[in-house]
Amino acid sequence: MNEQAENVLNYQSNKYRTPDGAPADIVIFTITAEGKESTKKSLPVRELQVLLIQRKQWPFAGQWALPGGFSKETETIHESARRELTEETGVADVHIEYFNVYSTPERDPRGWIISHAFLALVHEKLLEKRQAADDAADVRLFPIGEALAMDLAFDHSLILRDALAQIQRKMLTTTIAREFLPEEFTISELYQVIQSVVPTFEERNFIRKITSTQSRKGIIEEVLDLQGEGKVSNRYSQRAAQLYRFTDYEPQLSIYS
Amino acid sequence: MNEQAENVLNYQSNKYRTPDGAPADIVIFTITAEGKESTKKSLPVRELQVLLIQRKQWPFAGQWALPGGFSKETETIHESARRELTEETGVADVHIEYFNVYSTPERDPRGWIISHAFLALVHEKLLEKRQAADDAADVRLFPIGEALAMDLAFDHSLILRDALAQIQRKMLTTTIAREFLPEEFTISELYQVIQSVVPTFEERNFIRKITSTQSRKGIIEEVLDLQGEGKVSNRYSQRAAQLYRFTDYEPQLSIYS
DNA sequence: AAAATAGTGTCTTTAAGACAATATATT
DNA sequence: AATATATTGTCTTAAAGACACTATTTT
Repeated sequence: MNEQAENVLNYQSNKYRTPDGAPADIVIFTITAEGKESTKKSLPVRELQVLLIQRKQWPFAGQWALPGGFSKETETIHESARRELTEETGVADVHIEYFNVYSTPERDPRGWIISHAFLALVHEKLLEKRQAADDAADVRLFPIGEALAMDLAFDHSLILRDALAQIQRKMLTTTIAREFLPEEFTISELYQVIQSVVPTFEERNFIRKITSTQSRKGIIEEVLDLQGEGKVSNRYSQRAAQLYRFTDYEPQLSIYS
Repeated sequence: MNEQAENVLNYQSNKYRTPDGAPADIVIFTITAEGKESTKKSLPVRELQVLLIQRKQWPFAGQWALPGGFSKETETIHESARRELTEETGVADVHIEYFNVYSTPERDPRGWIISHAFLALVHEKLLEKRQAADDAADVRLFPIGEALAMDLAFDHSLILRDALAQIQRKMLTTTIAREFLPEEFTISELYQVIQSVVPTFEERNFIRKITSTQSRKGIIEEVLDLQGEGKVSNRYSQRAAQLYRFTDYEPQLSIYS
């Protein structure tokens, strides 16, 4: 027996109780956009939605819950979360980030189970196929307000509240809005995305601020066409609007400067 | 046997491998202040320090590591972290926050061990007694630069780098500077604390900005004496400086407004 | 007086904030 | 022409940024 194996055995012989599992649970957000009427060109109604699944087994059979699953000893928790996300939605290469751990002793009747919560931002289009394919009624998007009012399995209502606070904070302090937008978008679209996540957000001179303030210049840039003229879109509007794209610049915020 | 016990047994019979432990590791930061010479009044040199312990046992015996320990099934990870902090430093009621999970399969030779990393901010004064009491050379404060250059046990060098990035971000976006300052402090002290955590921070008109800009007004306020006059201190300076204290106000940052 | 730290005056440029007005396309 | 969305003009006030200058106390 080599030294390490011996050490491990010595160590394990006087071991305490160990956890019964370390799952990753994922709050999958998307923003749906629906035109008011198909005949008129007008701004769509955007709404923040969250994906929930209906449990089939004990515990909490029949109740809605966040998607998730136990991590394996051969992967990191982060890899586990990505795997679950792909299994559940069929999408990969989307924004996913870890945000908190939940370990209250009585949170899971199956035992001592420490849950690691992630949030994922998925573009509506990527979920469309999936939604159509298995419309089995046990996986559904819920408007965030509705989901918050539901009695979810485990401590998932708490996790959902925390996830919403996190995405709201990040929506205002980082450029994650890009995850919900096409590559090229109008200022109105950006404004709507922000508002659908942070309903209290209001900025009268929004277009001014984001396009003509030196300190913010650089977050987004105008898209030009082949002639070097501003490229515009009239998908939602009568008067065509200038298209923008996000740059690589991430502003650094500070309360002291 | 009741229904739940039966369910748990059914569930456990076809269980996968479970983790061998879910410890909390704590990056304990403090800022030391030393006067240049004891004879002259002058601004002290402030330096960000981190507390490390020297391991006595396998694995990584003899190497320096972050303090920490396994969590129990009767407590949350957060409670476990607080318990460890008190055991290690003798202090309670300080700022401690969770910031990340570390779960790379080979990170711990003892098995499948998922570590939860916290960072704590402790005022120098609270650590003084402790440092004097057990100066056993197996618990020490290291300047952050020195600690970063060391080869720490496990993946603790990575955890330390992440903790530093987190505390630097928070130093500029929240009022955690208060954790390193006395209740009443001068503008210079605040400036020094910020600079000791974020060395690149520089703001020529710092006093102007923080005291006479409407949008930042409210973060700190002048301390008044019994006569309603500004209370001043000359502990570090020739000319006495106005004392300030933090208010309850936490500014909300946004890249869009 | 020299040194060391604290704080103010002043000026220029930029940004915030409010809202009226104009522009461009659709119905 | 009415409507709907996009964008600019204009004005006032606040803040940023630079840097020389003054103030207070110790040595």
